[in-house]
Amino acid sequence: MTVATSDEGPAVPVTIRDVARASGVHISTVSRTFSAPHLVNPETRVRVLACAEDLGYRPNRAARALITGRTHNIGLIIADIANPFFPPLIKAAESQARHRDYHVFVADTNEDPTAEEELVHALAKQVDGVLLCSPRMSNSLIEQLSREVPLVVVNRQVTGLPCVLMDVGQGARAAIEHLIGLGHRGIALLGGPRSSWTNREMRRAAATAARTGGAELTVLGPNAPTETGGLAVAEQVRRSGVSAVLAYNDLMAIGLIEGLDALGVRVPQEVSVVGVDDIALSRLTRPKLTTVATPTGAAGRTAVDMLLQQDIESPRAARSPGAGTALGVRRTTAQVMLQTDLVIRDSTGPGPHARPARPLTASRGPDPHCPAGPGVPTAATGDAVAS
Amino acid sequence: MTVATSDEGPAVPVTIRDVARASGVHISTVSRTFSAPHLVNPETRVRVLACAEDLGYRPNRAARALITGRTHNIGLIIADIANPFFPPLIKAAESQARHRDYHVFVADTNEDPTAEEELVHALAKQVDGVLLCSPRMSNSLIEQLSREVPLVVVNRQVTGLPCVLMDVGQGARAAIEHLIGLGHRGIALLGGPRSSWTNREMRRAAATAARTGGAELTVLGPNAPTETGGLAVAEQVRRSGVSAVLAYNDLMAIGLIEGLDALGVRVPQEVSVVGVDDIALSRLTRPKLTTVATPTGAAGRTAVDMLLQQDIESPRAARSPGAGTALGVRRTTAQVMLQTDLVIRDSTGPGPHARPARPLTASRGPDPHCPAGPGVPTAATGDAVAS
DNA sequence: TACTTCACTGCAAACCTTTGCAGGGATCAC
DNA sequence: GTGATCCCTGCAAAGGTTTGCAGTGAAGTA
Repeated sequence: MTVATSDEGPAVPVTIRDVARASGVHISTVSRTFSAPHLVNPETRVRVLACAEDLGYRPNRAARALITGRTHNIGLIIADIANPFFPPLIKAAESQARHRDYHVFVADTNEDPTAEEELVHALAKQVDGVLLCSPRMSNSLIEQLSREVPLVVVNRQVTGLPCVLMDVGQGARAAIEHLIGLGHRGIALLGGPRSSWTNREMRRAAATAARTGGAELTVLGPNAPTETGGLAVAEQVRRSGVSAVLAYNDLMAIGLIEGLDALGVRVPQEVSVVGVDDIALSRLTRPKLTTVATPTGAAGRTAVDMLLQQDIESPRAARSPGAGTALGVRRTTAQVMLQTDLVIRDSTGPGPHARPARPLTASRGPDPHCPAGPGVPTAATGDAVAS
Repeated sequence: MTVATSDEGPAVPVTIRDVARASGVHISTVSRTFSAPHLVNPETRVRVLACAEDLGYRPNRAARALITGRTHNIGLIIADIANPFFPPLIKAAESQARHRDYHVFVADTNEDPTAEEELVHALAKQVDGVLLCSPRMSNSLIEQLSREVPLVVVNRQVTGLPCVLMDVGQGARAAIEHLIGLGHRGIALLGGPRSSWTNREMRRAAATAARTGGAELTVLGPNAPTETGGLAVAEQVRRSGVSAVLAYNDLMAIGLIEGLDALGVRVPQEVSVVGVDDIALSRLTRPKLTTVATPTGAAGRTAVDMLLQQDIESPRAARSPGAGTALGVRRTTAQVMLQTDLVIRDSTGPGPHARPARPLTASRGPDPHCPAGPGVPTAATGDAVAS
C-alpha cells in the first residue's frame, strides 16, 4: 500500500543559497541580514527576511561554528541523571545559559569514567565548553581533556582548572556536631563512590569533627550512591551498634531508613540518620530527613558563568600566534566554594548520652553546636566565596 | 602574578591536515584511514594512525556532518527532567543509541511549549533526529517541525508521525476496576496538564470504566504533574467526599498522600490512592504506592530504534531527485503501543462498599476484576503491539 | 612485449556559512 | 564639475572533512 505524499515532502533542506536566489541578492548579504543586520539596507533586509521566513530558512549552526569557532552550545556531563541531586543543577544551568543565548546538551555517564572520557571527546567540537559534574575519572585525565575543550568542574577540585565546589566538609562537620549535641557517641559514616571528591572531603571533615567532639566514627563503604546502596548497608549498620549515621547523600539515607525499618530498627528513636543534598524527596519521606542542603542551583549557574567568562576571550586565539602578550596568558582558574546548610527535620533525635535535663522537643530546634543557620528548609543561599 | 604555562598550551586544534603533513600523505588518505580503512595500504594505515595518535587528532564531527549529512547524534527533548518518570527513559535511550554508535543530547523544556519549539530548531541541524517526550505543544506544530528534522514522538499520538505510546487507557481502566473491586463507588481522577495526551486518554478510559462498574467519577484538575500539584489538591479531594483517587502520576499521588496526611486523612484506611508510572520512589514512601507501571525503558529503546530505522534510509535522499521510485516513498510511520501493568501495593484498601465476607488481606492479592497480571512489582514487560 | 587488472593514492569539488576586501553608486562639499 | 565620503553589496577565501574520479605503478596474462 503506497501512501500518497499529499503535504510537502519531508525536509528539503533550505540553505542560505536558496534564500539568496529567492531574494535576488548574494549569499553574503543574506548572511549579514542575520549576523550583522545593521550592515544591510533596511529594504533589502525586509525582503531577505521575508524570503527566509517564506522558505523556512534557518542558519546551519554547525556550518557557522566551523568558521566562527563558536557553537553557542555548552555540554553538561552528569554522573547519574536519575539522582535527584542533579536535575535542579541542570535546570539552573540551562536557564542561565539560555539568558546568554546558549543551549545546553546534557549527557549521562552512568557513573562510568570511560563513558565520561568518550563523551568529552564527542562533545569537544560541538560545544564551546563542558561542565563536568561530579566526575569519576582521574584528575590527570581531566587536566588532559581540558586541553581539548574548555572545562569547568563541579564537585571536584582540580588544580589549574576552574571548579565549583560545595562546602560538604563544613556540612559534614555541622552534621556530626549536631549528632554529638544530641548525645550520640558512636557514629557511622556511609561512604559514597571511591573516586568521589565529595566523599573524601566528607570523610576528612567528619573524622576531625568526631575526634574533637569525643565521638567514635566508623566508616562503612564505599557504597553505591543510591537507595539500593543505602538499603544494602542497613544490616551492617545495625551490627555496628552505632546510634547515628551520616550518609553520603539523601538517596542513601532514605534507602538506609527503609532497610532499618525492614529490620525493625526505628528512626530516629533507635538510630538517627542524616543525609546530604536536601533533594525534594527528603521532605516527603517519613520521617522527614535531616540533611545537609547543598546549593545545587547556584552551582549550576556559577559553573555556566565561569565557563562563558573564560570562553568569551578570543575563541580562536590559539591560532594566531601573537595574540595578547607573547607570554601566553593562561586562563584564569578561579575556584568557587559554595556554602552548605544543615536542615534539621525528623530523622535525628536524642542519643544514648543525651542530657536528660533538656526537654526532648528542644533538641529539634537550632542546635548551639551547629554553626549553620536556623534549621528552616530555606533554599540554600549559595553565597560565593572565591578562593 | 603571572602563571607560567609549563604544560603544553591550551587546545591547539589539530586537523586532518596536520596528520597528513606528519605522515607524508594526502588528507584524503587520512580521511580514508578513519572512514574506510580497507581502502588504504596496511603500512600507510599504521603510519597514519600512529601520527594521529601522536598528535592527538580526532575527526571534527561537525565538519564531517556538513558533508555526510549525518551527525551521529540524536536529540532528546524532555518536558521535565526533574520528574523521575524520565530518567529511566533517558538512560535506556542513551544505552540503545550508544550500541548503534550514536550520542544522545538531552534538553529540558520546563513544560514550556515555546522552549520545545525553540529547542527543536536549535537541535535540527546538529542531530540526525529528535525524540519528543511528552510534548506540550500542539499536534499541528509538531507536524510542521517534523518537516525540519526526523521526529519520533513519545507519549503523544500524532497522525502521520512515528509514535511510542504507553497504554495508559488500559492502565487507568485496570486501576478503576481494582478500586471498584475493593468496594469504592466515589472515585476522583486527578488530572494532569491540559495539553497532555496521556491525560486525555486516562480520563476517557477512567470515565468508561467507572460507568461500566457503576461508580461515579469526579474529575479534579488540571493540576501540575508534581508533588506540589498533588499537595495543593488534597483539601479539594477531602471536600469532594470520594473514597478513592486515581492520580495523573506518582508524583502527584505522593504529594496528595502527604497533603491528606496533613489534613488527618489516613491512606488507605479512609482514602485509597493510585498513581501512574511506578517510579522508584513509589516503593519507598509509606504507604508504598499502588500504581500503574509504565514501561519507560522499553519506550526509550523503541523510540531510538524507530528513529534510527527511518533515518538509515538515504540521509541526503531529498537532494537527489531520482532516488528510489519517482513517487517519493514516504517514511513508514508505525505507531507502537506499549502495555502497562497495575502494581498493587499498600496505598489502596477496601472501600465503603466492600463485601464483608471477603477477608481483608485477600483484597491485596490479584484482583479478579483486574485484567493486568499479578501485582508483583516486576519491571513492565513492554511487549510491543504495532498498530 | 603489450595489454589488462588491481591496489593504492592524489586531486579537487562539495557541504554551508562568515568575513576581509574591494567595487559601485549616490550624496555631499568645495 | 571634481573629488572625497559613505552606505551597501558582491567576491572569494576559509573552516575541516568526505568522496567521485583519475592517475600511478606493479603484478598478472597472453
